Amino acid sequence: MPAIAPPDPRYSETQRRTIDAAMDLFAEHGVSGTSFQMIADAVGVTKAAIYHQFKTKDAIVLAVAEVGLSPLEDALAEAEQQPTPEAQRELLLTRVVELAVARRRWVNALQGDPVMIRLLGSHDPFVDLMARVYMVLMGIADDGPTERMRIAIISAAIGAAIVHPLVVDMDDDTVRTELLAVTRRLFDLPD
Amino acid sequence: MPAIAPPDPRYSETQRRTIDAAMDLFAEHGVSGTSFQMIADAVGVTKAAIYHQFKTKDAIVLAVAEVGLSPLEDALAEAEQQPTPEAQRELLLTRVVELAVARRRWVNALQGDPVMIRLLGSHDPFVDLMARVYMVLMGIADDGPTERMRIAIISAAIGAAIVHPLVVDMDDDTVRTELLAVTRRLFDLPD
DNA sequence: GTCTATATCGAGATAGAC
DNA sequence: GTCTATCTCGATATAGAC
Repeated sequence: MPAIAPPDPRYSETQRRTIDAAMDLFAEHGVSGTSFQMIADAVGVTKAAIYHQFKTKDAIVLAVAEVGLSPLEDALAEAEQQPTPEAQRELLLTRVVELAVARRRWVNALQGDPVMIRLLGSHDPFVDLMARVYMVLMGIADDGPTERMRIAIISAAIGAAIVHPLVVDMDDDTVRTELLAVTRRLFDLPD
Repeated sequence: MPAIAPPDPRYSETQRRTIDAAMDLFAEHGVSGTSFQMIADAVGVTKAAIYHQFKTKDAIVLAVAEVGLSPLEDALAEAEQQPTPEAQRELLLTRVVELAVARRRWVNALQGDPVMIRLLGSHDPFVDLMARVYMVLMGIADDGPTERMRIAIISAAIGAAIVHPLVVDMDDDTVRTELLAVTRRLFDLPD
């Protein structure tokens, strides 16, 4: 096992620089509010150089979504290997909270932006991924409105609370601890 | 007291048509993703006609925010008249949930869009309004991280959960009931 | 992989007639 | 209050040289 995580083989090093810059800009201005020029400026090259890496702006959005969601994929795979539904749910919840807090600024762009939502909703791999996430979070529970609302609130709360004005100036440790405590409580998990 | 709510005197009837159309479009495409032309088409007039009502696009965004937040202002004023902090909090929570669910599609645009967030954060009346809302929701509780996170989660959850994929096809009554139950529970209020 | 240069389109915005 | 016509700029995108 390598000491550091291997780079995502789906994209080259130069592409990753573009993706990282785009992620920052999407988080700050939204997808529609971010132009090719802004991305090129942030990377420090011209628009044409970016177009050499990605044929369209949609391709960049897709790449940002893929790279942004890949830690979630890993966490889900790890969780699904747990023996019981309870253990699966518990591990996934912990990982998701950790990931979300560590990458607060980006999570917002990924789950809140209308362009991103449309893309994620029309791209099967993303739909399947989220379906699996919700399945694990639901666990053995029934599929009634109460349980569905509970999952929705927990998912939404994690994504939206971490960028809330009341929370932006809190350090990651505190946010992670408090968020985990509240979500565990919503799941009726022991403290 | 009139049988129907009086129209907001801040804007004319034609302006209200524009604001309503813009609200729909902002909710669907985001502020940056909505052009003047799209608004004009939705209203059924030309761009120039819209420019006669609002000097800039920012003015429309501001108007949408003002009209969108005015029910919240009313609810807050009503809540602040309650005798005890507990009663204030309880009434505001109930009203906010009702409002949010009734206007689900728009709440998302108001609280999630980067342009809107920037506007709301730089416009004193909005900052003051939200400060008052948080003050009532905090109630007599301390200002520690646990309580701040709790308010952030509840606020975020209300805004984000109502548009969550798991919830979009649920009827308003169910969403309101379940959301109220969960948020009341987070506040340690009796069922 | 990056550049300059250019094409094309739609954006926000204004002028002036009706 | 709405229209047609127009301006200017920045957006996505492409061609072809280095």
